Amino acid sequence: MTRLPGKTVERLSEYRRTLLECLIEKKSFIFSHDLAARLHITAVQVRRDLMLIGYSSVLRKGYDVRELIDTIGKIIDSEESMNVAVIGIGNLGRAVAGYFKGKRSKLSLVASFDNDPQKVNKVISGVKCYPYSEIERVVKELDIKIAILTVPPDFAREISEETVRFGIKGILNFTTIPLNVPSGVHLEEYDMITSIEKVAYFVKDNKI
Amino acid sequence: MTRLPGKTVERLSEYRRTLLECLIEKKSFIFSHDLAARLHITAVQVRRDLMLIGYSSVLRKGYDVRELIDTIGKIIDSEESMNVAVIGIGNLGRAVAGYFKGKRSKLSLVASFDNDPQKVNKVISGVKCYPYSEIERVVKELDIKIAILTVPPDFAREISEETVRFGIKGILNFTTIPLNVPSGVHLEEYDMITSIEKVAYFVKDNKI
DNA sequence: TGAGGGATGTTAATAATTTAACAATAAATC
DNA sequence: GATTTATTGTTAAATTATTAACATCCCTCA
Repeated sequence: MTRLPGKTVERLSEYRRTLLECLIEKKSFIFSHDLAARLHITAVQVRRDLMLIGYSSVLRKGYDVRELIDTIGKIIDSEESMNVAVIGIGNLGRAVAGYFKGKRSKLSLVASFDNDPQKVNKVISGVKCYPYSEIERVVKELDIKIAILTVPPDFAREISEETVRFGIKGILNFTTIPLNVPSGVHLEEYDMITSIEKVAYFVKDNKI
Repeated sequence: MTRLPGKTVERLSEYRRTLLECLIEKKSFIFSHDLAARLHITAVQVRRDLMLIGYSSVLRKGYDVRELIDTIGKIIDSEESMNVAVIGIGNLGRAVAGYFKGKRSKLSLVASFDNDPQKVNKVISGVKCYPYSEIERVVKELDIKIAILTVPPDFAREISEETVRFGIKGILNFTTIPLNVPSGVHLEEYDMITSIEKVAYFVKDNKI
């Protein structure tokens, strides 16, 4: 499978979650326009994305929900479970950790890190919290591949460099500090403040 | 000023924050390539964005940091302060609220909402928490224009419709439920799970 | 059995975004 | 003072992403 556009990967993730809801509704087949409507995108978009992953519908019945879930899984999931750590277990860190709780998927949250003595060596949001000094040992021993960075801005750069040195292959950076990582490591950044200011821009003077 | 591309607006927000750091460093002028490097983008990108907002450098000295901060402010900020509410004051809501604390900007967090009796009518992360039943009154009385949605998924649709009915003009949706809003209301959505799964996709088989 | 319809897969067109190219400018250097 | 150098603003090109167009399929119903 050739490398998919990032935007398509994002939508595949959303398709899968929508399809899982369909399963709950006992819906076995779904048309492109129905799936599209649930996500507020166009049916063409859906069909084009599914074309890219080579999935075909059952004619006149739409897409087989269960089969499509599996197909998307084969594309975006790793074979084996991939281990994730949340670094910085403040409000945002706990929120992120919460998303993993009770979900069984190919992504397992296996550790968190923080230096707050109130948190260290306790189980928080379902996962043990280690001090930053143990990042090297824990990342290596637990074979952690992805780090979600929710630390205060001042630590962001240092911690990201460390984790990369210890074998992390993907970082999701929620701090306001832009990071850079060596090639071979995937970096995804999200900045809430930017999003908020963007909304404000479009609201002001009703630029819509 | 004609409507700017969304991506440019996002970067303007980032430029401004980077420039504020420059001020702290007592840096009065900055070259496009320096600003670009700090954000890990290209100098052309910076120059093009600034062209769009019609800001010119002082020749051979680069951009006047303070002046550019003001210029960006004039573009992306509203004249008067704009009021914001966080709806759902769980971990994520508190994290978002935290970003506003102590910052003086044209965006003011003036209320939060939640139904948890432990939270209602208390001040949390610097802002009073009201029960959902008071959304109408509070949104109108405090003239709240932007809602940041951090409620559990089941409430998302209902609450978003309410807030719009009561006068909200912009929504930043952090729930996993895709919303739709009438035209005239700006919607910005961010889905953490999608980001995490995207990182995992690019990490697996090292698709980088 | 064949015409009509509804949905798909795919190619082509359009739109949005980023990157490149380069002339213009003035400070620095000789 | 001429020449080199560094940086900008802007137009043009390339890339990426979305939307439209349409032939195709086969089910339905006459």
